[in-house]
Amino acid sequence: MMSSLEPLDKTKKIIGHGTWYDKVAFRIIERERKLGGGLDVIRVESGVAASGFPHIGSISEVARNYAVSLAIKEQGYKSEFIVFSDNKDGLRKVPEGLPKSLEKYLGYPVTDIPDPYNCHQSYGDHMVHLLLEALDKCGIEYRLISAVEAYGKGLLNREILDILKNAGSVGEIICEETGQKKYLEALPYFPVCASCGRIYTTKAYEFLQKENKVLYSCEGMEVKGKWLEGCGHKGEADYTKGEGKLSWKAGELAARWRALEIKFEAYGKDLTDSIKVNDRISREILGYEPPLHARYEMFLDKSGRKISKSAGNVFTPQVWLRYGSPQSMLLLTLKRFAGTRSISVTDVPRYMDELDELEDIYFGRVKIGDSIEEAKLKGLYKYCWLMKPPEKPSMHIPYNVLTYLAKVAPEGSEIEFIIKKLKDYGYLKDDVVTEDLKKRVEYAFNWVKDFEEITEKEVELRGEEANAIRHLIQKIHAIDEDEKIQSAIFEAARENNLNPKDFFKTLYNILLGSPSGPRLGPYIIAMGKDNVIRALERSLEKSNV
RNA sequence: GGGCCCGUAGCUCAGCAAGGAUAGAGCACCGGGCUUUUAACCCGGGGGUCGGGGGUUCAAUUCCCCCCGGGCCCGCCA
Repeated sequence: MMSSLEPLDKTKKIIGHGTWYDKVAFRIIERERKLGGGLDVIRVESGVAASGFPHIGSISEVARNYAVSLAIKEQGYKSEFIVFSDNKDGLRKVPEGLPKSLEKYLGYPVTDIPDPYNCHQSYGDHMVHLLLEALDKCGIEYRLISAVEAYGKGLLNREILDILKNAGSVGEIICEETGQKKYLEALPYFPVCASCGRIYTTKAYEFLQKENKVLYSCEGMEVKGKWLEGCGHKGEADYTKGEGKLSWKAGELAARWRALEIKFEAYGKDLTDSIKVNDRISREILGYEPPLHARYEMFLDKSGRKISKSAGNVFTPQVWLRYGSPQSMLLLTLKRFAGTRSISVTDVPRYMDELDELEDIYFGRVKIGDSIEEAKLKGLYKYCWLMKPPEKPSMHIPYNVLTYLAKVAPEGSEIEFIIKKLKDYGYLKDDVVTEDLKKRVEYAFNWVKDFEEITEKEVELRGEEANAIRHLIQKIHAIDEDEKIQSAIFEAARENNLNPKDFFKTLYNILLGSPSGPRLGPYIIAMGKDNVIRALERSLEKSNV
């Protein structure tokens, strides 16, 4: 899990709110105290990619780092949370779901590529804003720094200088840590080619310190197994003007850490090598003690079901927020830090319900025996609300109840039907529809629409069943009261020697495509008698009995 | 080649990071209740060598080591 952290003292004192985040914050503060570093503002950073669709793992990284920043504040220190957008990176692969025509932009900085959706300034902007939109919905507060801006304004100038001056040592560190020999000859800097505009096709070979310049030639590079041919241009890039960027692995992270005085950054295990290298560069080249880290495992896609019809949608925050609340998504990301978890959109209901359980614990409706455990769960709840928990508990309705109701709600009077049922079930006392309830119903409808829409099922009818249905149709024509229709179903069954239970099952299958459903009498009225009769007649025709 | 994660009820998992009492939940299953049967809800029930083996300890699902099984990440891409 976290190799860099030694066990804390063994006392049973609860730190902060008892969560993992509180403990990390505690360690950061202790560490800074020992290092004699400035404790006035403790900065936490998250880097976010701009070259593809942000997925659930992207927001997870940000949320976890942010939680640590919050935890620092909870312990009485100032903390600033920085989101660093890697929008000067080049495009290395056209993401699934985007037009192949984008291939002509491979190797270009993502901010120099037009937005395929035409709604943002660039491809990179589009991707970053998808993530920022999700962060905003969750209420995560951050200071955004874009790479393009940072390089343009010279924010990293001193660090770039130090790294280029010591390029040889940087190359050796990389070779020692990863076996990668590339930077033993190339400078750890990618100039943007002044001729073709690409960033990944250039090779920087000489540093002219006095002129702040890096000489390069656009000779091409292998990217994701494909050779990107360079344009052959030879030029010079002024690093103080943002005419290129540091190589990510070869010191850009370290440069950011020192320039921004970052004290903590959690990262996914795919970046293990890069962090190792950058830690050394930070310490050995830049003379800056690198931030404390925590490594987390990745989320895996179960991807059993179609998530969305719209192309290119992997499991994104937007998808989650269609079916679940921001807090439920934060619960997913904050609940556990370690351990690979395979998740899919089908987990949303579970997290929605779990959040309700946590809320019960937080408000003392449910008692937990162990005080440490209780503190931890209450703490987790607070972090899910980013330390701004509601004053009163919300209405708790199991997710599957709502999706069930949404599924069978008769067209045209959905809300009325759901409200009435919730009252019957005892969840609702009056007709007041709170904002929270409205959202929950909306999630449920989205869920049903995408995954469980009712489809009339073809049901193979036996002779008696067909007769019973014919009888029932006649009866329904003549009756308008729900309870009488309910009785009529029993009569129709018995008159044809059918077990009512089985007959109900058959009817549910015909009308809803599932073997069970709401009390039929009232439901038939709600659906509209004529609709039901037509559905029953269709089933007779298809069965040919 | 290097590193990491997981293995707990039929299924999906929680608990393990600061070791502590008969190891939990949901779903599924069985029985009962809600006097016309569904859904929902309530009550009760069965079900486990906590992957295996060793070690530390008064005490291990929890900590350490080894093994087996499943999976992931990295390998001159950032």
